[in-house]
Amino acid sequence: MSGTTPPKIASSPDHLSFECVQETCGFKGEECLCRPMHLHFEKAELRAARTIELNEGDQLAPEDFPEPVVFAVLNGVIAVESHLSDGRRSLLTLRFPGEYLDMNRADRHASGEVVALAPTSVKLVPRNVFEELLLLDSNLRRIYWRRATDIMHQQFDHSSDLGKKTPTERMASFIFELRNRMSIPRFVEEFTLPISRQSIADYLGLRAETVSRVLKSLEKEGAVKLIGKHKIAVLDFKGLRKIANGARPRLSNHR
Amino acid sequence: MSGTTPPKIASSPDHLSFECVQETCGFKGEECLCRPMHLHFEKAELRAARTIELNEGDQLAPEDFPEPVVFAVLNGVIAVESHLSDGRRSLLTLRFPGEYLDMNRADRHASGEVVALAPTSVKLVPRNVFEELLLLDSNLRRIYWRRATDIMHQQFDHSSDLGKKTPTERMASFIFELRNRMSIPRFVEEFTLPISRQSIADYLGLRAETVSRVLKSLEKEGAVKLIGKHKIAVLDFKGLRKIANGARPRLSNHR
DNA sequence: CGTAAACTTGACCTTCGTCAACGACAGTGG
DNA sequence: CCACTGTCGTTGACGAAGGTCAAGTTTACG
Repeated sequence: MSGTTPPKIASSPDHLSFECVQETCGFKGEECLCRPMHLHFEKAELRAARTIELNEGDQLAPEDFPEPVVFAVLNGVIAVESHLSDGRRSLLTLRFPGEYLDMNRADRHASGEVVALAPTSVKLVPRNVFEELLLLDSNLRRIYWRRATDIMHQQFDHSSDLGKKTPTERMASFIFELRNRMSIPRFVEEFTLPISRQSIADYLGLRAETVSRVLKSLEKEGAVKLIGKHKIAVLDFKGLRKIANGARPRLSNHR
Repeated sequence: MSGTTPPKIASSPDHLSFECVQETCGFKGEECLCRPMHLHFEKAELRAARTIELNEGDQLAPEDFPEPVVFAVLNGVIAVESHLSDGRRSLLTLRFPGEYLDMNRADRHASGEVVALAPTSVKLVPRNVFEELLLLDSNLRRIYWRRATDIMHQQFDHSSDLGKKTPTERMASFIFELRNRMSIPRFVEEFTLPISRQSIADYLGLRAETVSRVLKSLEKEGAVKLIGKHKIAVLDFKGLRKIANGARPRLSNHR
């Protein structure tokens, strides 16, 4: 691990706990990858899967692992982070509990490092085990394909956010993305913003100051309510959805 | 097809031509997906694969096909296009010859339509055939995995472009992306810009006017040379690479 | 309670989007 | 062959929006 504090191995090699942590990994019912994986626990290779605990800012560099691994997020948030040569930071993609991240590239030249944006536990599954399981279990495979295309479409949506949306629209989209991916039920208004303003900014292609201002402007027009610094409640779903879809209210409308 | 002109079916059902068109599909050697696919031509299902010809602007809507298909680009360019509610257009991802695009989502709610950005031929491979072949052939599978992660990393890079790069930097990145994906050899300076200024703009999150100005500014500082409207030559690779990686020259530096 | 880090607020200024006009070029029809 | 037309690309002038910088305020945590 090339992070500041080396993350500690939490579970021993033969301690298997790939099933959902705390009853849910973030997926609903049959969409959970953990359940079908669970059926394969007897496989010796899966015993190599380890859980590591990360603090905010800890990095996971692929080179740090003897064999290629797939990261499965149990709780917390990880991101792929990249820096331009003058230091500008971007968060290219996020992964929430129940999601996996495969950073292994043939040419070993990845487009960024993996970093924890909050206290996080990550399961490391050797990549060849992952692939083998996919070959053996058609149900697992079906679920995997679905997840993979979903992730791709998420990236598409994110590109749309970054390419053509105003800061306010990006924030509105992000709120829905968060709620979906953290499985917040529709009738629950209030939820936790799991990452810092700076991280939100780096993910949305904005500055932290702009995130601040945009949140305030959304609050002023009654779409959301900020509760402390890390909680937010959606008051007007329809309105916020309209904004997210491009109903063009720019920041200055509400300064 | 929901495009203006309905694309015409070019090859008859039992005419099989999934091998590389004109000796190469854009991949080099073993990276080509077509070669291993070729071994499976006897499979009855593959005979269902059809080639269609598209004009610039033609659309391919998933609903138009009786069964889910994967698009394989033989030549030309296709893109996933999305529109915000007020009409702003984005191109979320591009596919060049030799690349494939899988737009099939479980929930059938895709993030955009597929559209041709130039005269294009596309092979339609039924998705279940595609998956079956992957199960049968480990070599094909290896190559497919590699391509899939490459595409993902391409999306990451693109997010980095959109999120934190200046217009000049985006254009520089785009030039390298084009050259890589169209397999232009390093020593070849001149190549064709296969899509319109407007499409470049919509892909890079800019306006067509800005694309124009940026290209001119890159020409002024000697990084590239514009030859007619649809050709460009890279004169200073190192310099252009530096710009693409974030050496921050903004547009106004060279107005 | 005290300190550092995270977040907010305000004032300013650069950049690129906007709008409008113009130029280049291809296709069309007489 | 040329005038006509429409599309695409270029150029210029201008201003809104968000980045930038600096100073405050709040929060988290020991």
